Amino acid sequence: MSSELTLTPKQKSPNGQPCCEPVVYPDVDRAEAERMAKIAKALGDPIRLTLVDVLRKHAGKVCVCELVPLFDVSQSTLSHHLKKLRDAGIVDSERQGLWAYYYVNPEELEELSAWLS
Amino acid sequence: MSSELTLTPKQKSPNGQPCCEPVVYPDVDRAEAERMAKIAKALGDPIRLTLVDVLRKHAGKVCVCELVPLFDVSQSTLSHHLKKLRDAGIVDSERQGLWAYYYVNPEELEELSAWLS
DNA sequence: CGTATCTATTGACAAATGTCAATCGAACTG
DNA sequence: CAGTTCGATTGACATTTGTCAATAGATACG
Repeated sequence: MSSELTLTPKQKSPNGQPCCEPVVYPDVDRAEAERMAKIAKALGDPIRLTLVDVLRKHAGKVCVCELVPLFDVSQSTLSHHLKKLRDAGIVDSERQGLWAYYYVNPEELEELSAWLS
Repeated sequence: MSSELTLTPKQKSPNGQPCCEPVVYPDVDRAEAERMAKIAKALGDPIRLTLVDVLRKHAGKVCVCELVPLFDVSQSTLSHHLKKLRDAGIVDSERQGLWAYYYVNPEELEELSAWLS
């Protein structure tokens, strides 16, 4: 039907060419888009994306003290990035004595991953 | 080997507990992380994510005049979002007379999608 | 030519972001 | 108790972001 071809405007414009009642609509609703954009935004920094990569590949809980030396930023900056990932629901953490351990919450990435494929 | 279990620090710290030579490393290198973060960042806004959704689902080229009425923002704001998607390489556009037509460049989304699954 | 239409660009501005140094709080050591 | 260590928080600052109104550029019409 409309697939595979250029979608041309449908209403007439003064120059005689057709324009402009939309015939195309999003499949995602506003709430879905906001949830997924939030996840994508959290992944939208190289440090945070790499953090998630490390945590995902390891499949266990990783001590913050292992993460800090992997990056050229201060400890407070890394803590800030970890907080952003927590706020987005992508990772969770738990405290054990002095140490904090982080791990991926796979469900949050799932929705974006599904949409993307 | 190390999978499935909490990764505990390896060096001794003064309190007798082990800490802190990293045993865990990213699988993605810096350049990869930066490319993917750039894509993710571009998707990190509900309007842009919805734009990509519309363009992907339609599988053809869509006139900007179809896109503008789908959102509650001004034409210049939408144009700005489209430019961000272009700059990230996620979409491309071509001009035909007065109209501009946008379409998804699937390759850019592919890398992020692959990493995510 | 002059006018209308579509899209991109510019300028402005408040809000959010990424970063660091400094500090704080909790928990452990001796 | 006093001192140390890990990680989070705070405050500061420059940069980026999302938004709009206004304008510019290109193209088409008459």
